[in-house]
Amino acid sequence: MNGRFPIAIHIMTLLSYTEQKLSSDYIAGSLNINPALVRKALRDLIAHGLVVSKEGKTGGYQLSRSAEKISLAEIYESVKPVAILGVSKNTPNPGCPVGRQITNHLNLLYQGIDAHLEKQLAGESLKTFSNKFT
Amino acid sequence: MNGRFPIAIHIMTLLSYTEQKLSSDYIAGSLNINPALVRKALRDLIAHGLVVSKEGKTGGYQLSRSAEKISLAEIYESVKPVAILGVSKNTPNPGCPVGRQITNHLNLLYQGIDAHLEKQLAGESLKTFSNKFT
DNA sequence: TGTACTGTAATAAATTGTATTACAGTTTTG
DNA sequence: CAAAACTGTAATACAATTTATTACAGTACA
Repeated sequence: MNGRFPIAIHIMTLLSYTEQKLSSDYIAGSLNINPALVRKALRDLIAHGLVVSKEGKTGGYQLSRSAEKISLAEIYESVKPVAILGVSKNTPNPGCPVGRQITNHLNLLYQGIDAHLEKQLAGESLKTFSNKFT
Repeated sequence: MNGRFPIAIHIMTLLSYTEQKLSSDYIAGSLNINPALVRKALRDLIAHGLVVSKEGKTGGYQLSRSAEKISLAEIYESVKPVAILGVSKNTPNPGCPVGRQITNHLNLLYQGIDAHLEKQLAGESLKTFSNKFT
């Protein structure tokens, strides 16, 4: 799996500490990655309504609402992979009963896993998460 | 994420249908991948005690116990990734309070997610899963 | 001894993820 | 109005990972 979730939650944690706008440059400094990557990551969070941005001088990024009202489930939703436990890229043999149905049954299993996971993550707010930092 | 779990569960489903040994060649035919990859995938399942193999002519693979007694959690365990929701490969800025602690807090979060997931998967046996196939 | 397997490694090919650079567009400020 | 400091986005390059292929040694059976 890739680093989209870790990066998203890192960004959100940073934003949760201030009312002020943070620049992609500043955020990139904490993550230690390229600012362009930060802006790309922020696109997902903006698209899901968790972050708002402002262009121009004095521009930057900030939470769209208070950290108490943002759950980890929403952050997860913003970067959710297509298949929680992965996809194989082979196309199973349709002449085999298992091969023919496995994709469908896997998808159903994944839906169940995802539902559980989201319920769990919905129970923790960004505020609660960031409060763990000293 | 990669295709290890889908492949593992596909293999296990196939094995659950018969008491007989299946060859990597046969299994590869259902998955539509290379037999050597199947054998590699089987290594994980063997290492975790879910499958036994026999070498030589008349060799092959079969479940180590009945499908009722194998849970999806055990299959997941066999191919479990290091981090359920991914790792970012940057090393966050240790001079930043968030950067310094984020890895630790993420790991704790992941442990909680993993524990929930395993509990959920423990509730479904391979038998139950494969019974869904017609 | 030949046949049909597993076990494993080495290597290649393909795919994906990450990094970098560049620049157009936006807003503020002097 | 022009410079400054940003965002937004694309193009491209680089790195890492995943998947595929091939080969062959080892094992068991007939």
